Amino acid sequence: MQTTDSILDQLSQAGYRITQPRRAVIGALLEDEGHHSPAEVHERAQTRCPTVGLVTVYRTLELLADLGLVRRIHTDDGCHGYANASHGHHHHLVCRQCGAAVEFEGCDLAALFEQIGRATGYSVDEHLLELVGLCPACQ
Amino acid sequence: MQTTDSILDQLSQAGYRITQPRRAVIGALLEDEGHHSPAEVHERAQTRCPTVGLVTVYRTLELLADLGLVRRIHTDDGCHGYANASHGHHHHLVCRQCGAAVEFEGCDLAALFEQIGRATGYSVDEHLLELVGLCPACQ
DNA sequence: TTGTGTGCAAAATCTTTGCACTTCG
DNA sequence: CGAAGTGCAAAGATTTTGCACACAA
Repeated sequence: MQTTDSILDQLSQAGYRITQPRRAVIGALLEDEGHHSPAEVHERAQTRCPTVGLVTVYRTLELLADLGLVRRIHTDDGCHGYANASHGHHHHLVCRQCGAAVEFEGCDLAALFEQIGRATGYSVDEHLLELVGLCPACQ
Repeated sequence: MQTTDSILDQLSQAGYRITQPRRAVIGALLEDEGHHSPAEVHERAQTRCPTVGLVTVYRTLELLADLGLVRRIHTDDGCHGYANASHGHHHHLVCRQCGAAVEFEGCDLAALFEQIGRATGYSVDEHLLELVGLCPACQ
């Protein structure tokens, strides 16, 4: 699990400045395990930094996602969502009903990918795995 | 591999009408294995039915996706894409460079999902797996 | 102090909706 | 013929860009 501070550290070490709006966006994302649209993140971030603009939320989310500090999530409805990303390589399991997202590792897919690479001639270097289901509360 | 006719059959059996615009959209999607934005599908469809509107492309793609006759694809850049869906359960392997997509089965993930379900308490009923890499031509 | 980062407003996209006309069945 | 489907235009929603000002470092 990442903390706001660890993310800020990494931001700083990558040469970016620590600002109030960035703190607010990161804080908003870490509030829960769910995934949220830029608009939702904006709304939450405003409780921490009332003057933050939606534009800055977009720019910050893009930056964080590019640095791998935050995860982009894709769902069939309303595409762009973001969620906090723990260390290492994880995948998301999203509740179809309430949107709660948890991460899991278990990713022993390397062997599968290698096999697929051989079969298709592609060199596989990224993957996106997302599970959808019902969380315990919604069942 | 699906054919235009088999998709039209299924559309018809689901109670929908077979129209020129729908033929055009389906034909455009089956042209190759790639995934395309609604705008691209529209452009291609126009070579088959010059009067087809973008709006109809949106409506048709949504319909086809809902019926499972076509597959929605999500990528980090430009989210909404569609590709033809073969029978059964497949996943996509997309070329980062040229966008060529191939499908693969190999999906022996059921066991993994079951294990994850037990671990998290979620009931997993859908999954999205997408690989990204370089196709042989782009390597 | 200096240049990165921000907010605002506006532009550019992308997607959906209302409505009269077409066309499949 | 009747209802589903279509195209157009317009509305909505979402995302990006330009630019002057603010504020970390």
